[in-house]
Amino acid sequence: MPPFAPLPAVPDNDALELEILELWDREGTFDQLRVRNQGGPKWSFVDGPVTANKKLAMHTAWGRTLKDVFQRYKALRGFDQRYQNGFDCQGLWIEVGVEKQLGLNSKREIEEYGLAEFARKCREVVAWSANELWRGSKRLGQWMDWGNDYFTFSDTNIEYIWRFLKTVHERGWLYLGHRSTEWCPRCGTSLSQHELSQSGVYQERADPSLFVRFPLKEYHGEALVIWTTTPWTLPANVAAAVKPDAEYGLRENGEWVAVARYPDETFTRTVRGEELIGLRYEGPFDTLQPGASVEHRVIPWEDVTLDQGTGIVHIAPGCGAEDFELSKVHDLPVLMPVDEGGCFYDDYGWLHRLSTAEAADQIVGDLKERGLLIEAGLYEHSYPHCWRCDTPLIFRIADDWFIGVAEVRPKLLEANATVEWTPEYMGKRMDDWLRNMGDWNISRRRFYGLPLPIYRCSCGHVNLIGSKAELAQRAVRGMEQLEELHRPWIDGVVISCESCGGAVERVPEVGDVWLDAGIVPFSTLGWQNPEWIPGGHATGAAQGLSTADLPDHSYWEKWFPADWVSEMREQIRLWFYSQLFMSVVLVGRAPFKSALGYEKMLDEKGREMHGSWGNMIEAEEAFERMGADVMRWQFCAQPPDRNMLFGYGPAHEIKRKLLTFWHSAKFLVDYGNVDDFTPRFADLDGGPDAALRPLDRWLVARTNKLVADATEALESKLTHRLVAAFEAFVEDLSNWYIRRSRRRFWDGDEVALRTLWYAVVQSLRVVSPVMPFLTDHLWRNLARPAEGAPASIHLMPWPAPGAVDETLLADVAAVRRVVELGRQARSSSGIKLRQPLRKLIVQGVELRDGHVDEIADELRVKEVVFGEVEATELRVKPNLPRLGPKLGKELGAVRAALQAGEFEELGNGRFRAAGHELAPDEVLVERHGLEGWAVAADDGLTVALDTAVDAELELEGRGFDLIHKLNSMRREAGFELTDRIRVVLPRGFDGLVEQHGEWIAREVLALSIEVGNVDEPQLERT
RNA sequence: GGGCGAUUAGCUCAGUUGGUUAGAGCGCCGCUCUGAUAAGGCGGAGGUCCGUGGUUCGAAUCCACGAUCGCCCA
Repeated sequence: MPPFAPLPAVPDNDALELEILELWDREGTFDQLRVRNQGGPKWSFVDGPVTANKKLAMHTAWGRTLKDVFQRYKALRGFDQRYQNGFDCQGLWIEVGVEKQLGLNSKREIEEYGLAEFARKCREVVAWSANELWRGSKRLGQWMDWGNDYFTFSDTNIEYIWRFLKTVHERGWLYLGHRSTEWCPRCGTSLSQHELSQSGVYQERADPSLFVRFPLKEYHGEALVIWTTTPWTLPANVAAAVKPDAEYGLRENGEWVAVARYPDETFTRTVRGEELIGLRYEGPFDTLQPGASVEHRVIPWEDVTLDQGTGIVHIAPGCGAEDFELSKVHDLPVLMPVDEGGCFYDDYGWLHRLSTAEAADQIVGDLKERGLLIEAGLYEHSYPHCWRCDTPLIFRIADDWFIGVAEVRPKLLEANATVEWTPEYMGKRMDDWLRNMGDWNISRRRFYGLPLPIYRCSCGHVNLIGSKAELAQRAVRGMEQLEELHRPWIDGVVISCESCGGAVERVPEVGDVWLDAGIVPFSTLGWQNPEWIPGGHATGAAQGLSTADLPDHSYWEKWFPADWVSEMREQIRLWFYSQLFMSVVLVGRAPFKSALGYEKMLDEKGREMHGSWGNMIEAEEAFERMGADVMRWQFCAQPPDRNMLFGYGPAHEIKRKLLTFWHSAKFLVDYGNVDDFTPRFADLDGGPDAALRPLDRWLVARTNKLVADATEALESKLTHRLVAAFEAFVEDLSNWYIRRSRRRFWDGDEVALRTLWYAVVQSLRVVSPVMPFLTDHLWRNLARPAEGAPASIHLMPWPAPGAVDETLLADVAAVRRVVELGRQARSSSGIKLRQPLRKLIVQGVELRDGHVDEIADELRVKEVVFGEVEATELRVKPNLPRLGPKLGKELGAVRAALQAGEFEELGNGRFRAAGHELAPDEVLVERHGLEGWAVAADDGLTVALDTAVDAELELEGRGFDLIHKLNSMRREAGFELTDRIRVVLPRGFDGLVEQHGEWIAREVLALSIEVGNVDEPQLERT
C-alpha cells in the first residue's frame, strides 16, 4: 500500500472543499481547536455586524476572509478566542427591502399595512438573511461560533443603547435640534451626516437651471436676477442675498447682476452690493398665500459666490442649510413648502400635493407665463441621493434629536491616538473625521428600528428610560402588550413624567442604526451585568435566532477592549466611529487596540460592481467556478491600501500559480509512493536530521525563511506579504530545488524526499489560514502517514522559527545568477543544451565547492572554474555611488572616457581615465567578445563558456540526444516511470553504445541495449 | 473651496537613504528545453517614469508650480 493517495493533475477545488467541509463537520475540527486553546492567552476580536438583508456579497466575503485569516493564525498560535458573529437587524436598510418586497411605497402605506405586521416581516427578512449568511460564510471556510451570534435587534442590545442614551442625557448632551437637514422624501426621514458620507450618495445628475427675475418694488422696471437649480424652492423664497463688497451692474433692460459674472457686458449703472441691501422686491410666488405674506428684501451675505449664477442668491430658509442659518441672522420668516413625503402643503394653492419634481415643470411654466423666466436649461452637477433608495434628497427643516459632540471630541481624538491603524493613513482619516464631524443626529422618523427611549412631557421635561426594568417601573399602562422593544408595541407604553407626574408617550422616532452596531463591545461582552445570563441575547426579536449568553462584567473586563477589528474603509465614520464614540462616553477609552481598514472592491477591469451592469459576481457561483481557496487567495493578495480588482481573470492566474505548488506536492506523492517513503513527524521540528546535501540545507533554510516571512507578514496584519512570500517560495521550490534534484528522486534518495516533504508541509502550514481547504486536503494526504500527526493541519501549532542560514541563501542566489548568465551565454553560442561543453569560467563571485556541481550540471559543462576571464574587450563602468561623492563635477569626464574606452589598465584591477586613478572598488568591469568563448556579463559578474566541441564531447552529445529520444518514445508508448525496457538500435549506433551503453541504459531504465537490423530505434517493455 | 493620496510598458503593479542601460507578473512575437508542471529557459517588440521649472556631478526618486484621477471634508 503506497503511503500517499495519488493526486490528479489538476485539483478540483470545489469538490475538494466540500469534502473538507464535511470532514471538519464530522470530526468537529473547529471544536477541537477551541478546546485546545481554552485557557490559552486571549485574543479579542469583535465582529462588526453585517446587515442581515441579503445573501453573502463578494465584498463581505473579502472582509470575512480577512477576519478568518487572522483568527486562524491566532488560533494556530494557541490564542483563546470568542468567534462571535454579529448581524445588523433593524433600521432603514431592512425596512426598505421589506417595503420593496411588499410593494409599499410610502410611510403612509406602511402604516396602513400595519406596524406589527411590518415588524414581523422585517424579522423574517433578518432570519432568512442570517441563514444565507451562515451558509455562505461556512462555505467560504470561515470559522465562527455559528448559532451564538448577536443580533442587534435583541432587547438586550436595545437596552444597552438606552442606557448609553440615558448617560448622554445625564451629561446634558442630548438635545432636540431644529434645523435644516438633508431629507429623503421617499423614506420620509432626515439623514445623518455619516449617511451622507457613504459612497454612492453623490451622483451626477441634471437639474433645471433657471435664471429668474425678481422685480424691485421701489424701482419700477428694474429687477434682480437670480439663478437656481431647485425650482421647487422658489415658492419658499423670502430674500435675495448679495455680496456687500462686490460690484453689481444694471443692464439696459433693467436687470441687476454681478459685474464679475458678466465682464463683457456694458451696464447703465454700477453699484456696490451693500447699496442694494434692504431693497424690497416682488417674490416669485406672491400669487400663492405663503409667499404673499412675506416681505421680500435684499440681504448681505459674504459667502455669495461669483463663480456661478448671477451673484444674487435666492434664499429659501425652509429649503437649505445656509439659507436657514441666514434666517436666524436676519430674522427672516421660514417657509416650509413640502411635507415629509416631499409634497407641497395645501396652502400652496395649485402646487398642493405635487412632489418637488412634479412641481418643477409647473413652476417653470408659470414663471414663463408671467414673464419672470429669463432662461431655462439643464445643469449637470453632483447631487446627494438617499443611500438606500437612491431618491434625490431635498432640504427640510426638521426637529431631530442630536448628541452634542463638542465635549467628547477631544477625548475621541485622544482615544484614537491609542489605536494602531493598518494602513496608517486610516487613523489619520479617523482624526480628520473626528475633528470635522458635527453633532450626531440620532433620530429617524421610521418604524423598525431602535425605539428612542425619549419621553418628552408637555411640561417641558425630557424623560430618558435606561432599561426595560426602569420602563416597567415607570409605566402607567401598556406593559402587558409589550412583546418586544419595537414599534408598535413600545409606543403603547405610557410612563409618568418624573417632573410633573403626568402621563407621557414616547417620541415616535427610532434611532440611527450606527447606535445599534456601536454598542456591541458592551452589549455582547456583558458590561456591568451583575450575573451571567444563559441565552441572555436571545431576547426580543432575537428569540429563536440565537442562543448567545449575556456574560457578566468580569467577562467584559477580560475581553474589552478588542485586540483587533477589521472593516472596509467607509466604516471609519460609521461603525469604527460609533463604537469609538459610545466607548469613550461610557468608559473613556477606545474599544479596540488595533484596526485594519481596506479599500473598495471593483470588478477586474476597475469598474464599480453593479447588479445592473452585469459585473457582479455571486458568491455561490464563485465557489463553484474558482473555489473558496482561490477567492480567499485573491482577497489576501490584495494590499489593503488599494482597490481590489476582483474577478475570474485574476482567479485564473492564481489557479495557475497554485498549480505549480500542486505539482510540487504531486511530485512528492508520486516519487514517495515509488519508494514507499514514510514521512517522519519529527522532521517538522527544524528539518530532517540526516546527512543533508548543500542543496537540501538550502531548501531547509529557504523554508525557514518562508516561515519567518509569513510570521512577520501576519504580525503586521498584511496578508499580501504572506501571499507574496509564498509565491516566491513556490518558485524557488519548484524551479530550483525540485528541478535540480530530480535525479535524486528517480534514484529514491530518502534524504531528498524528507527534505522536500519538510518544505512542502511547512509551507502548507503557513498558508493554511489563507487556504484552509487545499492545505488541509494536502495535509491529510501528505502528513498523516507520519506517526503523531494530528488529523487536521488546523490542529497543528504555528511552525516554530527555524534557523535561516543567510550565507547559504546568498550563495544559492549567486549560483542562480551564474546559471542565468550561463544560460544566456549558451543561448548566444547557439549550442544546444544537450551538447556538453568543456568549461565555464566565472569571474566576480567566489563560491564554496558544494555549489559548483550544480552549476556544471545545470549548464552541462565538465568543469567550472573561478578565475579571470581573458577578454579581447574590456568594458569598465564607474561605480557611481562611490565615485560620485569623490569626483563631483569631474565624474562626467571620467564617465565619458570610460564609455569611449579611453582608459588605461594599471593592473591589480586599477584603471586610469580622464586623469583620475580608479581603485578596484570604484569601477565595475565586464569582459566581452573572446574568440571561441561565449561570454555574458551583468553587474560586475562575468561568465565565459568554452564553445569548443571535440570528438569526445560530440559523442557524449549524441548520447544525450539518444536518451532524450528513447525517453520520449517511452512516454509516447505510455510506459510507467518504473517500467524496465529492452532497446534495439539501428546500425551506426555501434560506437555510441560501445562507449556509453551503460550510462544510456541507466538513463532510460533499459535492461539491455543492442544494435540490430532495424531502421529506427525499437523498445519494448520487459 | 480645503485636506489627503495617486499618476512608471497594452493591463496590474515594484522601484530602498537620489546612483550604472527603469524592472516584475500577465498578454504578444521568435527560439529553446522538458521522465512534476497547464510549466521552465533565452531573446524581442512595447516607456515623454503626467507636464513645466528648480536643486544636484547625477532626479522616476527631492523642491515649486500646473494638469488629470481617486478619496475625505465643506
